[in-house]
Amino acid sequence: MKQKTVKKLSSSIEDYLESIYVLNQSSGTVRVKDVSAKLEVSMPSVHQALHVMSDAGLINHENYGYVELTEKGRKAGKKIWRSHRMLTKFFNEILGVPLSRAEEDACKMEHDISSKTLERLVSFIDFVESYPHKEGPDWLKSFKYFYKTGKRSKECDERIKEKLKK
Amino acid sequence: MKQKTVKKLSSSIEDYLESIYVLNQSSGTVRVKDVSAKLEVSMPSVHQALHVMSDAGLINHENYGYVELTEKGRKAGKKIWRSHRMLTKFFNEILGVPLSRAEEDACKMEHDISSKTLERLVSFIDFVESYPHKEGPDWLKSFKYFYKTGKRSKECDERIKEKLKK
DNA sequence: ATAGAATGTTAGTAATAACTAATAAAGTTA
DNA sequence: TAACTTTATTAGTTATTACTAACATTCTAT
Repeated sequence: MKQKTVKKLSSSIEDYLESIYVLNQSSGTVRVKDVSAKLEVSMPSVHQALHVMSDAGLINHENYGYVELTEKGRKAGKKIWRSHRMLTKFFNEILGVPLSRAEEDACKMEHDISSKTLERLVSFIDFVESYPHKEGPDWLKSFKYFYKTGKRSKECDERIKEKLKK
Repeated sequence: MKQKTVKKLSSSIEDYLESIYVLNQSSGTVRVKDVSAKLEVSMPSVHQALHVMSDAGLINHENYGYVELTEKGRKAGKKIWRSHRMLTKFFNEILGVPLSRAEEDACKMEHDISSKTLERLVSFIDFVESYPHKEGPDWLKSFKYFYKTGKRSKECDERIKEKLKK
């Protein structure tokens, strides 16, 4: 019975896979130096990782050729990339963290968030976005005020009072 | 000029430090086997890590004695523990992730979240908790409904309609 | 077509962080 | 206190993942 399908990928292998996936989406073909440049690691490091990924059935790669994702590799890469995007979105658009910082954090945390937690987060983002104004619901604005000042906004307090009346 | 103060700690060293901090808070004294049991690693692994932490000025440890945190170590441990608690709280109480899963995720992600992002998250949690009912604001209940059904609750839709009228 | 540049691979090294097996010290109890 | 148990340390191994230096291949432009 083949077990390799189940084996968990290391963070660094996930990083390589994600990069290959993203590069493949944007430019079609992927070469060692592209991955090297994207992840800011040496080409030998990429080469070594390609070997591991190849053994795991995530990519196909012949010496001096392009890096090609297998179906399995594409799915895995896509999943990691989704975690990355969703975490970034949450940090940036909801918490108000500057984009570059949001990306940095997401880039590390994407490897550790479980599927269940990610789906909850995605649902939360959907919930916020399902409001008709693109600025999001009132409470999100209230939160941003709260963050800046440490106090609840007047609107926020009014909503609380109304709630208490009922 | 001493640089060692600035040097970033690895995830595993952070884990050891956090465990020592927590064990110290709960039972006062900390021994190698306690850390070993808590992190489920061998005692030699703990021993090795203690050496690294000792060199970094985070703990004091003499052979066969207790592990003692330095002031620097205590501060660092406390900070990681705070990240852990806040992430757990967010996942569990706001997103509704079951506690054990929330803990697991937090335990890995705690090492990667930046201070800035953490402070935003803490502020967000404070914001939610600053509502007078401990179930949190209406929108949080709406979110939980949304998560279960994929639809906005009636209350939620009403709030949106009211907003649009204005 | 070939020289030189760009890209890729191989080989060997280093740091981190886990492990087991063997040994040593400390503690407990008959 | 001597035997035994528990706890701790040392030594040596392994896997991962990065690196540099040296070499090989492929591409490009004259």
